[in-house]
Amino acid sequence: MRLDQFDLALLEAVQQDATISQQDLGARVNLSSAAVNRRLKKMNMHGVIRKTVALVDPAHLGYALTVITEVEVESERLDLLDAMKRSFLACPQVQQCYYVAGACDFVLVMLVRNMEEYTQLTRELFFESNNVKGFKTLVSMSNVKVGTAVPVGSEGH
Amino acid sequence: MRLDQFDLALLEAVQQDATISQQDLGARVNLSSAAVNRRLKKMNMHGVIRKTVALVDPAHLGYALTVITEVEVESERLDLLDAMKRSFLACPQVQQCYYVAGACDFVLVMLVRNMEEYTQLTRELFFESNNVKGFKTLVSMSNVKVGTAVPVGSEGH
DNA sequence: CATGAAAGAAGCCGTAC
DNA sequence: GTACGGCTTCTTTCATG
Repeated sequence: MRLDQFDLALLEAVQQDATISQQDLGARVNLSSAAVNRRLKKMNMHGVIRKTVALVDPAHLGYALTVITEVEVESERLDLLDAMKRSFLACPQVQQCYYVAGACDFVLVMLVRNMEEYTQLTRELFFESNNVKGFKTLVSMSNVKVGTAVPVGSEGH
Repeated sequence: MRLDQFDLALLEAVQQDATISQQDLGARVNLSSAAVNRRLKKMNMHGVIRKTVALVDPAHLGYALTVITEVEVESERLDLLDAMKRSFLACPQVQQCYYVAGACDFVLVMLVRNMEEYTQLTRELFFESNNVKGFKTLVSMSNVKVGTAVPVGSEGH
C-alpha cells in the first residue's frame, strides 16, 4: 500500500494519541473529517495500523520490575526452538521476545512484580524447557524509554 | 488508586482493543455504558491508562530490521549518563532504552530500515558521545513477541 | 459512593457532489 | 477531494439502593 504525506501525518498523530477526533485530525493535516475517516479505515484494513490499544502503566498493577534476559539454547533444532517460542508467547509477563543472531539466542523483556516472581518464571521458562544452556539477567534500574511509535516521514534523517 | 474486578476486566479488554464501544464493554463485564465511561475516565485521569495509541506495523513504513544493542559506558558520571539518555530519548529509531545493572549499562531496542541506517546511528549515538567503551549488536531474526499488554488479574502464574 | 436510565451533545460514516 | 445528514457512541444529569 502506498502512503502519501497525509497518511504519514495521520500515522504520526494517532501513534501519539488515538483518541483525537477525526475532525480535529483533519484540521491538523488540512483534510476533511470524511477524508480522514477513509484514510484511517484503509490503513486499518491494510494492516498499516495493526490495532488500537490502551497503554497501561505497569506500576499501577504492581509490576515494578523490568528484567531483560538473554537466553542461550542447547540445541537449535527447529521443533525445540518452536516449543520455546510458544512458551514465551504464552507467558503474559514476557512483553517482548526476539530470536537473535549473535552471542545469545533469545532476548526477552519481562515485566514482573518482584524478584521472587522472576525466579519462579525462570524455572518455568528455562529450567523446565530442557533446552537452555544458560541465561544472563539484566535488571533495569531506569526505563529510560518505552515507546511504541514507529518513525514516520523524514524524522529518521 | 484502588482497582476492583470490573476495572481489571476493563483494562484487560482495552489493552487488546481500545476501539470497542463502551456499551459492548459494558455487556462484556456486566456494567452499564455509563459506569464503563466513568471508570475508564477515572483510570485515564489517575494514569492507570497512560494513553491510547494506534500500533503501526513497522514493515509497512520500511522498518524491516529490529536491532538490540548492549552499550557499555566509559564513565558512570551522572551528567554524562544523562546526556546519553537524552540522545537515546530523542532518537525516533530507539523504541526502548533501559539502563541496567549487570554486564553492560544500556540496552537499546531499535527499529531501522537497513544495516546502513543502523551503522549511521551507531556513529551518532555511540561514537560521538565520547563515553561509550563498547557495544554489542544483536540482530533480530524473528520478532517472536512484541506486546504492550501488562498482565492483569490472576494471569500471572 | 457507585449504579442504571434517559436525554442531550459529539463523533462517526455513508451518500452525493 | 468536500459537504451534508442520519445514525451510533459518548457523556452528563438525576433518582435510587
